[in-house]
Amino acid sequence: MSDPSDDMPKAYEPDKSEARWYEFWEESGFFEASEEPDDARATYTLAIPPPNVTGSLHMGHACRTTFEDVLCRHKRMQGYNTLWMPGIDHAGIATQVVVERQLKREGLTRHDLGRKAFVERVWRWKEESGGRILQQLRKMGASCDWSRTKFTLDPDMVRAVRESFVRLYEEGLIYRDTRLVNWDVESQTVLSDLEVDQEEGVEGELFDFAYRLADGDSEVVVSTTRPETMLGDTAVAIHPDDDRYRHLHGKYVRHPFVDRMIPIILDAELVDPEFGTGVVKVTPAHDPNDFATGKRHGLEEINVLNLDGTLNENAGRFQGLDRFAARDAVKDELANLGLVRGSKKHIMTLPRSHRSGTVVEPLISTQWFVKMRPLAEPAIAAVRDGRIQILPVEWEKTYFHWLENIQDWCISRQLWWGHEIPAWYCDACEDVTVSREEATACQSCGATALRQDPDVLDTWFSSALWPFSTLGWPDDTAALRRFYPTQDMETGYDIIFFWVARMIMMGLHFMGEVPFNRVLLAGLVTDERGEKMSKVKGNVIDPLDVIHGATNEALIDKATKAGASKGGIKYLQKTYPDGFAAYGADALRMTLLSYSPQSRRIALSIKRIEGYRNFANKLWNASRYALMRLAGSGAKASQQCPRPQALANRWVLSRLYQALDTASTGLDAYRLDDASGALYHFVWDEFCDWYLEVSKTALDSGDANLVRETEATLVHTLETTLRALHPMMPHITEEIWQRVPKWDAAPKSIMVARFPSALVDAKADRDAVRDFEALQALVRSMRTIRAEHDIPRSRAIEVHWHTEQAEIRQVFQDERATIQALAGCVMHFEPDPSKFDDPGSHFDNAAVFVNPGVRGVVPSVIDPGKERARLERALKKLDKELGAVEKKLGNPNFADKAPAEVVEKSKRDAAELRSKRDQLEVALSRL
RNA sequence: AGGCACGUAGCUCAGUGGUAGAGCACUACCUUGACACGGUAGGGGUCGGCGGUUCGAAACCGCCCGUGCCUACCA
Repeated sequence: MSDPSDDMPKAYEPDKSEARWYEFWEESGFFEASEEPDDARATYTLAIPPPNVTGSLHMGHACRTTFEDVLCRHKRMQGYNTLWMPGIDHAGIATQVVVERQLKREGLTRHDLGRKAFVERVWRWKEESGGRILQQLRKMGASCDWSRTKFTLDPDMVRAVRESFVRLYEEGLIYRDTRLVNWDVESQTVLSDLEVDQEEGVEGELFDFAYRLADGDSEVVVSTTRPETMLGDTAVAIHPDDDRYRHLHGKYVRHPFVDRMIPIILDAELVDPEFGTGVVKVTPAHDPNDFATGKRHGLEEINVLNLDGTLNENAGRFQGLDRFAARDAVKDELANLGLVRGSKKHIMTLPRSHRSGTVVEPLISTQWFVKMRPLAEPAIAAVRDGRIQILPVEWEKTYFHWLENIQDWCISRQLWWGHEIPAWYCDACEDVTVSREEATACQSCGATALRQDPDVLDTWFSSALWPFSTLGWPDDTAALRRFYPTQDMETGYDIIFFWVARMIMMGLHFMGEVPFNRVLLAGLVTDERGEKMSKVKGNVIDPLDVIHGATNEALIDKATKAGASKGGIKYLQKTYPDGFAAYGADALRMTLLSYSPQSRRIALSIKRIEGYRNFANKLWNASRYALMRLAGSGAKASQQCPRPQALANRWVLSRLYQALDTASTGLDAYRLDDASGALYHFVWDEFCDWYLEVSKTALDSGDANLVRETEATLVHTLETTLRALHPMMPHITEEIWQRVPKWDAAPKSIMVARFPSALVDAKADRDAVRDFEALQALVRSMRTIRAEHDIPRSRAIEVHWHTEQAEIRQVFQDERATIQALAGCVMHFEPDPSKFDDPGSHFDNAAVFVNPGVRGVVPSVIDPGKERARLERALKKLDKELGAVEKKLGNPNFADKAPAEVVEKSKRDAAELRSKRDQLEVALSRL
């Protein structure tokens, strides 16, 4: 008998097999979707959330990749023409910042290079490192159709962006306007509202100062958190009904620093008379509410800020100061003039740039906007009427709330890296020409002296087109017809507005059809304490370290280079003193899958990864055993479910049925935790713990029929389980599956084999389950008695048992050899049940057990003290259960109102528990 | 300020009306011819609090306490 374990080491080594099989799949073309005209298979399409070109693999990517790969591999195995569309995002600001940082190290700025050279430099960097993230996704096992990989700045993507821009412009949905925008003084670009994070609970100062009236000595006191903005004040507002200030109506105050008379205006909308002094300084150019007030009253808008955050010529003597220095300077000057009227602590929220982190300044600027309302309405409808399903459904409310209150989207950015805006300005007539092609003449006056708009588009503008631009839009391509709409959109909930909602709007607008049918939103990966992973905290877990292993020294070294704090390093030392073993991609995948998709955070624990590494090893060794026993037997997997006679074989097929059924339901409903859990427990708790143990007795029985059907069941169950697990653990299942003896003309790879179905590949058998459970209960009882009485394994125990149930009696007699092997006992059927009523007289020092329908004793081995303790513990537990059931049955309304089957079951349970209890009490009293 | 979650074993989390679950950790025993990355048997929870609905609540409703997140505003 050849031994396949020769080439199967005792422990599974993921590092040795994962890369090999990945290459095999990729070279075999298994990832590629088909565009053959005569391929009539239904399609399944999922577009990847394109990672940033700057990115390197983090746990968020690992999580996305795992979930998406499971969905795609499952559908592919079910026979769908599956397209997992990959790509990379150019990531405007993020990328520009990275390259600028490189330049800084060389002592240069982008302005030293000039725009053309700078953009060329970014491209060069992209070519060098842009593929890295995709290589890393491969380490996770991602089955993307790499032949179609897109970059959001590819020429065809540029074309799609221009086409959509021009169309929206022509439809009046893109327009140019001058309004108050969010300005990032560090990146020196405008930001959309979504790119501004509100930092809550910041301790600031509410500063009071006085404006003197132009005529006379009296004053009004105003409050501000940004004193420097007073340089741009063009009004002071009071409430029209505020009697305290009635004498100020129509008056003016004099600005202390700049030569300006400032009107006192009446505004009921801006002013809350209860707040502060009831007088508000109005800075239309630097505050959203003041801007609106200014529009109502026709106030002058005086911008006091340069684009870099310093003060401009309108700031008078403060010109040139940085905004924060100017704040102090203004306060000092006001103090010198004796105008300070107080200051107090003030908790406020501070708007910060999502990217640069700097405090955002509102200022007036001319930008391009997308009119969102007309686009939002169809997007709301698509979710309301179920054309798009959002899971978990709680997110629908968030989605509706945002879309119903949506503001226009500022899409221009003052960056160099990104999609150019296809708009040209005429020097002669100042009109704008928007065009698909490079404009050569002004559309109004025909002049040829044109300047292209220097700005680029928000990176999310091209992302919004992703589901169809990647398939060839605006051309009517075969791919677009075949693969649009896509089916699932899987991503993190943090980009539901940035990306998901905008894709829905653009998909509906340009394709007339939803871009996908389901939105699957996953939680964010945190460390095991639930804290956000951050380089400073040192709690970033690199997926590649988990896959390939890393020593504690290596982890610390990496964290130090990434700028971890002392506390972060200490945390690393304490939490992972031994570093990580090479757990492998499959273990990491299985771990990520085991978290509920409902949860908002995935608190990743290395211990949990270790648990699934152990599971991989369990599967490996179970297979090693099975293959060893099958070698030379001639048995092979056949894709036909065997029809065995023996109890254990029927039982395992029935449990397989249950596991496959749960797995399929979970996969379809996007409960990947349920799906992976069902297979995990089937493999470990049932296949390994029971079936393999029983199979040893069967295969050694010498009974040719039993041996043959056990081999057939064993190989079938193993092979089917591998196929079911493949979407979740692709590498190890392939590694084992390749070794399993199989039917002729089996596929070259498990990844193109058929996904198993409960109905086809298994067989539910209630009788087998019932009978085997009785067997399990008996074996467990024997084991408990053994453990409680410290009976060594080497010593067989005698069991005297009785049952009134003919089937169980038959089972125990048929399975005598199995039970004796599993429990280490010798079985004796006791025909006279009355003997059990008086155990002491018939069986010396007997331990008693009572199972459903079965009772018995193990005599002559028992320490009465331990037996008493055991029985008392069992009784205590029983009493608790019985108490609950009796309380329920004792309720007079229960029988009337509860469903009959529930009442029946409770009665049966109570009877069973009572009888069990009685027998244990008798046993206890006889000790 | 509003909205949305969450609070279950030491830790991380499942569990949508019928006798409280998993992984890890813990205790005892076992190097048994697949596996010590293992096996067997155990211990551990008044399901945040208080009320309500119900024959029956961890689950449904209300209030409170605590924790996160989101949106808006903040002179």
